[in-house]
Amino acid sequence: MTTEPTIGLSSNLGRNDTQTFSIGQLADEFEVTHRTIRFYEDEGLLSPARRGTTRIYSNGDRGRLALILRGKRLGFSISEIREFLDLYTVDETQTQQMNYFADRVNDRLLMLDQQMEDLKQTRQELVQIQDQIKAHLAKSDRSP
Amino acid sequence: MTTEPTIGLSSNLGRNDTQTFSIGQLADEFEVTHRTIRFYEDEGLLSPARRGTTRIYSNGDRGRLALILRGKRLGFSISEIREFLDLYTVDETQTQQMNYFADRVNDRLLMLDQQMEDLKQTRQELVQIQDQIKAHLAKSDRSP
DNA sequence: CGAAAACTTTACGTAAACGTAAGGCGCGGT
DNA sequence: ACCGCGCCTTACGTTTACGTAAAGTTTTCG
Repeated sequence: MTTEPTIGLSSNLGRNDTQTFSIGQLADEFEVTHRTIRFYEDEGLLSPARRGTTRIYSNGDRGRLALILRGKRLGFSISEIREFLDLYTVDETQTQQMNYFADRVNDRLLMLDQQMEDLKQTRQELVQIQDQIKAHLAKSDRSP
Repeated sequence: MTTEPTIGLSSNLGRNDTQTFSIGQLADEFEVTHRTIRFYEDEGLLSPARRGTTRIYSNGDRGRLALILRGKRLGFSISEIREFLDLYTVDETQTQQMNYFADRVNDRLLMLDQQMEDLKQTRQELVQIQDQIKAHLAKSDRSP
């Protein structure tokens, strides 16, 4: 049982689970449009099998799509996600590429920390504004 | 001395602090291009004074630019930022509209809190990914 | 069997946020 | 007088991530 070592979610990406899906099923499940899924294929993020011209998505394809969408939620661009998927897919012993991956994640974390800072400050300012409004309303309440 | 009542940050946004800036100075300070600053003006986010055709930015303008860029870092669109700036800018002489204003600020705060939550979760996921990468790298370090 | 549903390709459209010339003006220094 | 620098406007170009027809084929259901 050569359970290939993989990173995180990729563990169920290469496996064949006999289950297949249509584009519509995946679109429904993940709440995206057909167009979106085909777009990811155009971009080389997915390459489902075909029966005639119709796309047949394997369980692995479904997993890839899940990863793509998660990448999006995490704020990565399509081309970044493409590179990540390549890292997941291409043999994972390429330490050199792994470092690149780590760097991108790190970049993203720095950005998120910056965003957190900004949010805190903005929040504080808005609360102050709110207080001033309350004060103002209270004042003009007493003297109509 | 009719110090017009203003709200929150606008107190130092409308004030004249005698200090002025050229577009290049602001571009340098905030590390954006001239084009970017002019773009914000086209979008109605800034309206600096002019000497002839040359733009003269006041201290208030500088503050607005800072707010704009923070909004961007927070992932708001230009039009959202425009609304946001309006919140800072509006003068509070119409008590009637104040309630609406308060509601808007409140909306914004709720959104910010939601965004905070999302960021925290995203951050956590990324840190986990990072840990897995580190572990992976450490392992392949010991067995070259 | 025939209509509707689900799939396909091709391809132009769009919104956001600037980038990037191209061409011109005014000013301080040499 | 001339150079370069910083500023100006106008305006077309670019990228991202799809949206949106249009028009055809294939599958499925009553």
